[in-house]
Amino acid sequence: MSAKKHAIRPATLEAIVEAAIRVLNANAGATMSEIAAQAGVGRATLHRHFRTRDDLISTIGVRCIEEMNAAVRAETTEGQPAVDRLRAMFRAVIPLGDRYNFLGADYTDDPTLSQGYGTQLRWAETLVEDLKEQGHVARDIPSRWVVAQIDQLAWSAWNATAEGYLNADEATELAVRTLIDGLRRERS
Amino acid sequence: MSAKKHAIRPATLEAIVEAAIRVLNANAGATMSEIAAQAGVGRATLHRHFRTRDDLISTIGVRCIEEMNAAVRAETTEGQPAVDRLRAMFRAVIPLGDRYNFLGADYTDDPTLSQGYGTQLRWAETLVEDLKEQGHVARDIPSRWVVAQIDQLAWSAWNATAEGYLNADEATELAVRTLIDGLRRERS
DNA sequence: ACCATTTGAGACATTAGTGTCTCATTCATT
DNA sequence: AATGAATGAGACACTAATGTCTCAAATGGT
Repeated sequence: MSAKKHAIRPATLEAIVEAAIRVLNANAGATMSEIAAQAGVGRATLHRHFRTRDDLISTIGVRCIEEMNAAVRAETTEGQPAVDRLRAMFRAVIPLGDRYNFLGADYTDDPTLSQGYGTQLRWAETLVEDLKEQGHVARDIPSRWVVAQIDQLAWSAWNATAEGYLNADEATELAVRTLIDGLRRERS
Repeated sequence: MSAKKHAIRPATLEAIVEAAIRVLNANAGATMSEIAAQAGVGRATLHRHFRTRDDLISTIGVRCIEEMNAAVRAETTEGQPAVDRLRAMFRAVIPLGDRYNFLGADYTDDPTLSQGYGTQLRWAETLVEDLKEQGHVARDIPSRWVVAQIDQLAWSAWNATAEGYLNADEATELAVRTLIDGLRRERS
């Protein structure tokens, strides 16, 4: 939550948030001073608009989750075949990997944030249900397992592009392929 | 490295190390006081044998990695079919999940520790090579991708048992199955 | 039961980060 | 150009953790 008395200049807000995302992804324990420095902003200004460090972190956490949900929503449509939706989701999420990475570090306590997670989780669950429905995932596999694999594949795919040994399209395809068919079968 | 002048009682050392593993897995930023308290030991004793916090962390990191490599080595043999080796590896690693979890937090700077990682990585690489050789993994898939999937499946499998929706055997089988055949095919 | 040595408890200095405040400066709007 | 508000820089108090030290008490080996 931003503070009460002072307004904030859009440019300043933007600089702070983006710097925070960048810095915290590089180092989860980064200090307010580092963030301020990276944002090209006085440390006092940080505290003017974000009372505490947790305040700042929770704000950018919410922003990242919503950003991600929006990206997925933008690339998929409800009626779409499940596999296409899966593929579109990977494509949407991969380039965001280096932004929402820091969310791994247990900030699940924030209410708005866990709500964002909830949305994400429900989306994944109906996707898995549809994948089963349409014969792409066997019925005997626990849905939680499938959801976990999707999460990790998204991370793997981002990582592979970050390390440069796959491009975004290759990573997307390989993720889908790994989930559905496994790694044994040759691909035409 | 332990200190020079003072010897340490085996029981004390054991209590400290085990407590550190336990506490740091629950909270990566845990404090020396918390660790000492959990170990049932004075904080001064901690510093007597581990000069700094990093010292302690690196010590238990090395211990965990070696423990893990040992567990894998104990369960596998060189001539074994690759899939059996893969399965045995999962079985060996799953129960250790809650011990070496904290290693995710970048402590790769320690030399002994990154050596341990190296051993692990090379082991995985020859496993992947053999999997390809024996027709369980397609040749066109980058080995780094396969290694990444194995890592993440091990973590998933541990997590599934920790959350209680799979037992160790089920998790092992599902991990192997996911990697090789994917999730589409029904299992007899 | 003795004795050497480890340990526990606490005091202490030091460091690093957080959060608050003030005041001069800079910025945007008119 | 003038004015009101946001910003930057720095001082400040406060907290929490680290690492060192000392001494009395517990411990284990002989």
